[in-house]
Amino acid sequence: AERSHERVDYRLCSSQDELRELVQEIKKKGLISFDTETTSQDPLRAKLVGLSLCWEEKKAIYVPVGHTGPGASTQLELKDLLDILSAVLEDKDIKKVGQNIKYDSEVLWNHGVRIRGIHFDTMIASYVINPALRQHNLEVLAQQYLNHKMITYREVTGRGKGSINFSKVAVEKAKDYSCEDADITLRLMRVLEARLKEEGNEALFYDLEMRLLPVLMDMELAGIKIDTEFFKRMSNELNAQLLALEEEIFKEAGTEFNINSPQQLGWVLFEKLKLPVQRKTLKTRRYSTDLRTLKKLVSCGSKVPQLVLKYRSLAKIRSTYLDALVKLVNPKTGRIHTSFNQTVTATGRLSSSNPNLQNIPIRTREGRAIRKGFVAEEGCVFLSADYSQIELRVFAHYSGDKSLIEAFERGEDIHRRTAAEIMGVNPEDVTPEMRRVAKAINFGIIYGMGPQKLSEELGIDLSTAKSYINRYFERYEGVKKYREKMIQMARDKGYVTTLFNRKRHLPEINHSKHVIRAEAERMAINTPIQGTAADLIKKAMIKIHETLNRERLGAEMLLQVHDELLFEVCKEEVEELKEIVKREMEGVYKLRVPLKVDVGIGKNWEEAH
DNA sequence: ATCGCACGC
DNA sequence: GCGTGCGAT
Repeated sequence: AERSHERVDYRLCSSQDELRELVQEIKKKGLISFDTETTSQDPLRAKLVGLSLCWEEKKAIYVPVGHTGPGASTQLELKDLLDILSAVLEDKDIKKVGQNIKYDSEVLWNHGVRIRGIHFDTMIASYVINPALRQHNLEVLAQQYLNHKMITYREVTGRGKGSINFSKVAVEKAKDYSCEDADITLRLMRVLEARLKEEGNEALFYDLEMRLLPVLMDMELAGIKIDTEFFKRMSNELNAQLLALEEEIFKEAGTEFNINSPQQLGWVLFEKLKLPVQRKTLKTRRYSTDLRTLKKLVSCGSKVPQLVLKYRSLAKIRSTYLDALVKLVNPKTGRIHTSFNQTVTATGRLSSSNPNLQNIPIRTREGRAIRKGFVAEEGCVFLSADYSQIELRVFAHYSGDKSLIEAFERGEDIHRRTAAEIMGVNPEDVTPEMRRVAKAINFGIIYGMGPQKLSEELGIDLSTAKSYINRYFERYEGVKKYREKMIQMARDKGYVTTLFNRKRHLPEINHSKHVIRAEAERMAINTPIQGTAADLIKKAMIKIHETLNRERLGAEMLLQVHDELLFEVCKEEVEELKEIVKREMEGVYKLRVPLKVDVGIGKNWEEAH
């Protein structure tokens, strides 16, 4: 669309009296959208530059307070802005609308303002309506829902090297930009609330996602303490090991090269050392050097593959988890504050970034040691609570499979039972290897995996994988029905849903190309399971957060890792917290199988898990 | 900016 | 199946 020339009333506010008058008008309205302009993307480091408010469509006001460029001479003082507007911002009866309002609320929290009455986040509404959309930013939403072309952030600040901080943007320009943001947000709300109703997603939006938002905000603000010295020590130790490994690899390879470069490593392994080529990479058709490839090469005579595997795992730990985490300690709080993103995944899960605290290693000894560096405050401990096999339980619920349900009701070891069923032995006679295979199959079923993937995953031949899957379908008759039912639903309606009616559209379910169609089918199988598990833990988080506030407990929820919640709690409150968390998580929703939660307690994350 | 790789659930 | 981040190119 053309940039519209519609008449709008966007004004600058530079006097306290004007602002006070506005507060009176807003109080009569009972609903506003607002937007903050700041110095940083990181809400905990951001300083307020200005704030825009919109109380009716096409009418907005911008209050500059932190500009240093043109027009900065007539600004209000930050303190005056906050003093006057607190009456509105902290009033729970005045509904707040925003685009990614968690960000603005955290910025204001850091400036001493406690936002109350958070009502509608347009970004989250867009996500609930269509989680597959890659971006839910205002520009995209304005274009899609209002056919309106906005002034972009880049147009105001410039891009790349020449870009300027928002505090240097001319006040007049900032006004046009910021007022439009607040105005469009309010207009979008009207459109999106209607869409939510049409889609039958009001409960998911208001009762789940919008109520989760303040929980996530508290978690992000709380942060988590790390033992910086521990991380630095471990990094130095790894450095020494890596140097030694590097030397050994060069000696064995007979040449020096960059081990971190897959390209150079491929050349050394397959051209210099003439090791047998396993496979090529997907896009660039180079030699693959990933974990699976290197594992196969271990028995080929050269020591290099084994050494590179070791090198890779240690280098990963150092770069991603030790050095990076230390850099992200907030100087003011001394803690690490992740962002929990509520509008990223296609299935309804959260994601975590800056840093990602949902992929801290656990499987190997060296990796797991990193968790010892996440520590509770003096006098406190961590309490970790994780759902046992939540996705398999959700799957048992959905499929209604008698055998699976029975296994969970009896509290059996599900992978052992699966092994016994598909390999035709007594449960007592299941070997660890048989259990490992069964576990992979159980996961494979959840992912909608076919025999090809399963054979690769387990390193067995295709026919064996096929026979396992067939046996599985014979033994668990609900499983096959479930798969067919979800694929059929996707074909009929164009989408699949979770227990709480979260939708995922799968337009490619009828695609003429088999590979693409098959991928959509796997999504149809996996999404209701993964998404329902996500819905359940989100609901539990809301309930726990409420209970902790109601009971005036000091315990704090710090992290969510898909099926696990991590809390920090003073020693006196541990037992009470444990009861609450277990009760709320296990009782969050009545499925056809019981939900089970395991709780661990310790001074650090490794101990608690 | 994109790719390959590796970490989590 | 679903993510994020690092280092190389």
